[in-house]
Amino acid sequence: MIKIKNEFFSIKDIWNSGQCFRMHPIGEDKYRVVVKGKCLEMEETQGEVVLFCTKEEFQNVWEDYFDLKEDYSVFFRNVSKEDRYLQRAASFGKGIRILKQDLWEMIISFIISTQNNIKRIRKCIDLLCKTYGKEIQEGIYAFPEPEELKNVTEEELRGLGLGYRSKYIVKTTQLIIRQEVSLEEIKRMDYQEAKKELQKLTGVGEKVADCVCLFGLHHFDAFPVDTHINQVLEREYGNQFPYEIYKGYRGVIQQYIFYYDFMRENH
DNA sequence: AAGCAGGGGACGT
DNA sequence: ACGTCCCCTGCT
Repeated sequence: MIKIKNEFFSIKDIWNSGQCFRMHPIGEDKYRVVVKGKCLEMEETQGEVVLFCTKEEFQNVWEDYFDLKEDYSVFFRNVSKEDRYLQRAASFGKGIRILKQDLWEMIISFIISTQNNIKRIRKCIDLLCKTYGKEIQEGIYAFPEPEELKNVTEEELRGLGLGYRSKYIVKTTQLIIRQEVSLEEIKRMDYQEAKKELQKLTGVGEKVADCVCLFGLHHFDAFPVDTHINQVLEREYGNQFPYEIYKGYRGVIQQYIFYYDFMRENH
C-alpha cells in the first residue's frame, strides 16, 4: 500500500479528464484502472491518494504510469497571472497529470472517440476488452493486443456497437500487423514526425493523432483541439491563444482547459 | 411517446 | 469545402 499526499496528484481529476477510458469508480472515493494486464485499485480521501499495490510494483509500474517523478507545480505556477480564465482552469484541475499510457491502446481508443461521447466511448472499449482481451482477473479484461484483433471483421465490430469506426479499426490493425506503420519506430520519433506517421492510419486525423501523441507517447507539446477546446479558444481568447508561453508543456495546459470546460458542461 | 439533434472527427468526392 | 458515417442519450 502506497500513500501519496500531493496537491498535484488527484485521481478524481484524472479519471474525468478524458485521457483515460479504463479508469472506473468502484465505490465511494474508490477507483480501478487496468493497464497492460495489470489492475490497480485506488482510494482518494481528503487530498490523499492510496494505491493498493506493493512498493516494488509501484516503482516498476505505477510511478511511471502516473508520471510521478515530474514536478507539475512548475507548470501550474507558470500559468500567466493575467490570464484569469486559465488561472481558474488550472486551479480547478490542479491534480491532473499526463498519464503514460500504451501507444496501441491509445490509437484504438481515440479512433473510437470520434464523434462520440465519453460515456459511450467507455462502453465500447469495455466491450472490446471483454470480447477480445485476456481475462486477467475474474471479470477484468486486458486491452486486446494487435494480434488478438488480427482476424476480427468489420461486421463483428459493428455488432459491438462501434458503428462506422469499425472499418477504421480493421484497417488500422492490418497496417500495424503488416508493419506498414511501425509502433516501435513511432516511439523513437519526435512529436512532429510521430504525429505525421500516425495520420497514415485509417481513422486517425489531426486531433486523434495529437491525443495519441500526448497520452500514448508523452509528447508534452501536443495540444489536441476538439470542438470543445475550439469553442473555448474562440470565446476566451478570440482564437489568439498564446501557445508560445507554454512551450514544453502545452499538453498540460490543454488538459486544464478541457477538464474545466468539460466539468462545467456536464454538471 | 416518438422523433430529433448532437456528441472529444475523419474520409471520400 | 461539404455531405456522410453509427449508435446512444437527452430533450421536446
